[in-house]
Amino acid sequence: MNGYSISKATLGRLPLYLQYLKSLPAVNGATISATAIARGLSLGDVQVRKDLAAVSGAGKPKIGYERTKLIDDLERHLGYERLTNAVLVGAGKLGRALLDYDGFEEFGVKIVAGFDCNEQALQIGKNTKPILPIKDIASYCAEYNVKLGIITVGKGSAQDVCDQLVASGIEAIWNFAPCTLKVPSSVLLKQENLALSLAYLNNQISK
Amino acid sequence: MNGYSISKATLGRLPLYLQYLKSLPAVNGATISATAIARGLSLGDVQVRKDLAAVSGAGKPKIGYERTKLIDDLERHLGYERLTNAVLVGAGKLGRALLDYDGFEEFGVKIVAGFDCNEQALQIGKNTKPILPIKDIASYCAEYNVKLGIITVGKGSAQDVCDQLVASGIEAIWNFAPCTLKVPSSVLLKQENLALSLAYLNNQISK
DNA sequence: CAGTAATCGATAAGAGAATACTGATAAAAG
DNA sequence: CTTTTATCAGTATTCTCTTATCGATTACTG
Repeated sequence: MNGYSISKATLGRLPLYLQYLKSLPAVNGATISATAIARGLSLGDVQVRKDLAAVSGAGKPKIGYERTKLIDDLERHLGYERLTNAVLVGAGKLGRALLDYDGFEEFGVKIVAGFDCNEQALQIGKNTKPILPIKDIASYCAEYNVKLGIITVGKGSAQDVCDQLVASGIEAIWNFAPCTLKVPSSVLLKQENLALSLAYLNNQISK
Repeated sequence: MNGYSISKATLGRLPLYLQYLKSLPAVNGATISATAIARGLSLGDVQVRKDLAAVSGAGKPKIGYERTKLIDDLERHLGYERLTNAVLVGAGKLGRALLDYDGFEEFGVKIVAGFDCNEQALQIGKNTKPILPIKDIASYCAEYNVKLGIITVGKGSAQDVCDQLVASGIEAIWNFAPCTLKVPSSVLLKQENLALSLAYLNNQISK
């Protein structure tokens, strides 16, 4: 229960606050209240206040929080100012879409290169990010200090790719392949299942 | 506490079980225990058992569950056998990647068409899914009984697109744009923020 | 300068989910 | 046929997250 422990649920909302604060026009003044944020994001005001207290803790009654300070605190706490290098394996359609998506950089993650075993995919994309042969991945990761690996290959080769990433010294893996991967406990794994989100929606509407 | 109420957390895991059961080779026999499933998915055995009890409830000691029956129960309960039609708005890189991804259909959702306002994008993709001008969306949704809309446009036009989808009679929206949308309470909204997942990972590894 | 309104922080209460525990059941082994 | 082992089901406990409540603080208003 030290100052570093932030609940997962709260952590998940922090980027939301950051995004919302950044999207506000400067016209709205230099300060903003938790109540206003809650209205903007359709959350409870108490929850917003609690979340913000975990990272910042300086709010004045009747005034609210200083916007620039709040943004700073959020960014610092999320570690967004250090850029983490990431690689992506699997230059299929989804893989290339993520490669070309610039939105990650504002969250502190930079995808520096893509890898693929298919020779046809080995080309320099128009967005300056190279797609390299998978065999070079270990040396590349070592050279560029890559901490994070993204897997967008089919489920057949996902575990194989995963093992290679782990061997390359990756610290965290973001897996889009619809399968469960085995990783050492020292490596952080986040499973992304897009179809699952859809399935949830589908189930809700057909009730 | 009737048969219809399943917790959101459980519901989110059901597709995992389904996927795992389907991926098992037939060699493993016709039955499987909750303990085995738990091992395969790195979950607690008790949790698996509890989840399965919510949809099936027939398990024998020492034996486990009958695999085919379990798959049937899962599929029926998730409503996967009815195919829901979906449209996607925003034929950018991510949009096209999702359009071309076939994996959704096994979860009961079929993306039947993409829409975009950009004339250059109006073409028939190689995967037989048409990309149409956005102005036709209302009539298209009515004709094909579309229940679900996917938004992959930039945040600038997301709300506008959302309103059009709602006006077209959509029941649920899956939004990839990094912004909060306003929808009537009758419409189900699921926000997908890919950058958020990355941010979470990044925060964890830099601790 | 006093009163009012808005907001904050903290503690407490509530709900929901994960986990642990206990007893029961069925197959397998001796 | 009895004992052992693996598994299931149900209850209870614990944990986490959310929501509610209360007093305190600060700006605004008359």
